[in-house]
Amino acid sequence: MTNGGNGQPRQVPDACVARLSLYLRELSRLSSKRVSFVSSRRLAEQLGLTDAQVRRDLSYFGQFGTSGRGYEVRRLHDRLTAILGVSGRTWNVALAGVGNLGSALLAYRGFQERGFLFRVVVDTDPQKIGRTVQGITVAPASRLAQLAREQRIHIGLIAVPVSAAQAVCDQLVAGGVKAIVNFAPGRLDVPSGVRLRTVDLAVELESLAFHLARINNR
Amino acid sequence: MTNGGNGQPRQVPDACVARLSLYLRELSRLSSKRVSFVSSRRLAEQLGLTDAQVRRDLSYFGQFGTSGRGYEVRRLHDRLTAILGVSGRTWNVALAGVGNLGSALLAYRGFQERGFLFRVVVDTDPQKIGRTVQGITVAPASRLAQLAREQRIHIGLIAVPVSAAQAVCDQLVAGGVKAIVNFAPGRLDVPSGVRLRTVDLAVELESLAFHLARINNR
DNA sequence: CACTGTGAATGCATTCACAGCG
DNA sequence: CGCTGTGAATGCATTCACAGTG
Repeated sequence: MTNGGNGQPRQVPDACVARLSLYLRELSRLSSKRVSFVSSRRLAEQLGLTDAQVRRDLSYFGQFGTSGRGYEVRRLHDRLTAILGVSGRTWNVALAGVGNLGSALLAYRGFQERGFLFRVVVDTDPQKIGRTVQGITVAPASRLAQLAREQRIHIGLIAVPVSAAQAVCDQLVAGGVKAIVNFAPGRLDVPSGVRLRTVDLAVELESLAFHLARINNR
Repeated sequence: MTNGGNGQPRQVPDACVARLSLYLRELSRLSSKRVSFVSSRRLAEQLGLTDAQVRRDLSYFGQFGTSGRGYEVRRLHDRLTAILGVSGRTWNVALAGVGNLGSALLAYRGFQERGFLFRVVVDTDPQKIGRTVQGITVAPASRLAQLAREQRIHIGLIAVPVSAAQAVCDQLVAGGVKAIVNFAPGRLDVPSGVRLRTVDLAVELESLAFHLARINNR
C-alpha cells in the first residue's frame, strides 16, 4: 500500500503532478467516448509514456485499478479532479497584460472548464483600460495589488514585457497572491512562501536549435 | 578535462541545454552593462541556480573560466551562441495559426534577435489569409507542406486548436520539417526522426492548483 | 586567495520485473 | 490469463567538497 489509504501521500514527484492533468484530459476524452475501462498500457500509449510510469504515478495517490481489467474511467477521472484541486472548488486568477499572449490566455477554454476564473485583468495601456475582454473589464495596473486582495486571487499570470514583470510580480505578492506563473523571459524574485513558475517560450526553440545543429553539422 | 577539447561533448543533459539559453540571456545583459567578468556564483544568483550547477553545465562544453576571476563575459557569450546553434546561422520557422497565441509568437522580439526567422505563416481563416503580419503575408493552411519544403523550414510552430493540430503537424512533416513545437493541448504523433515538444499552458496552472490545494486544505 | 573544474556522493525519476489478484 | 501495484535496479541530475590554478 502506498499511503494511509484515504488521505494524501507524502512525496509526489513534481514531474508526476505535471502529468496528472494530461491523464485527466485523456480520461475526459475517453469518458465522452463512452469508454468505461482503460488499462495503463492504453493510457500510456495515448500520452506517449510507459505503462509502468502510469501505474507508478497513480499509485502515489492510492489504488484505483482492478487487476485484469484496468482502471474505471469515470471513477479515476473523478478522483484525479479531486486530487488536482480542480473538483468542486474554483480558483481565482488575475492576469496582468492584455497583449497577444494575455489575450490568448484569456481565450483559452480549458481554464474555465477546469474552474480557473479570471477575476482581475489589468494593463497599463490607457487604450485598453475600461475595455471588456471575455466578460471582464480591464483595470489599470496601478490597482493590481488592491484588486488582488479584494478578489482573493489565488493565482497570478504575468504576461507583460520583461521590463515591467518584476513590478507586476511585487504587486501580486503585495496583494496576497501565493502562486504566480510568469511568461516574461528572465528571473523574478519572490519571497519564500510564494510559488513561482516561469514559462519561457524561447527556451523551447533554442533547445530544438541545439539538437538540430548537432544533426546538421555532422 | 571534460571532452576532446575542441569539439562537442557526447552526453549533455537535456535540462542543461534548456538552461544554456538562460545563461545566454544573462550574459547579454551583463555585456550590455559593460561587465567583463562574472563568477559562477553571481551568474547562479541571478538565475536562481547554484554555483556548482553553473560550473557543471558549462564544463560539458569545455573550460571557459579563469581560476580566481571567473568567466569572461564576452567570450563565454560567443561560445554559448555557437554551441546553441544561434551563431552566424539562422533558422527558418513556420507558424500555423495566427490567433492570439500565434500573434504573440510572431511579435516576440527574442526570436528574431536569436536568428529565428518566420518564413511561412498560415491560417485557415479567409479573413486572415492575405493579410500581412510582422512583415509576412498569411498563406492558406492548405499550402503549408508545399511552402515548408520551398522555404526549407527547420522548425514548425503549431498554434491552432487541438482539433486541427494533428493535421497541421502531418503537413509540416510532409514538408520535411524535423523539429516541431506544439502549443495545442494533447498528444501528437510524429515519425521517429522528427523532434516534437509540446508546451501545455494549462499544465502549469494545474500544477500550481495542486500545491495550493495541499496548503489550503490542511 | 578566489575561483574553476570535476570525481564522488546524494537525491530524484524512470524502468524492470514479478508477486498477487480478480 | 491480463493487468495492477510495488520493491529493487537503473539511469539522470544536482550537489558536495576539494585539489588545482592563475
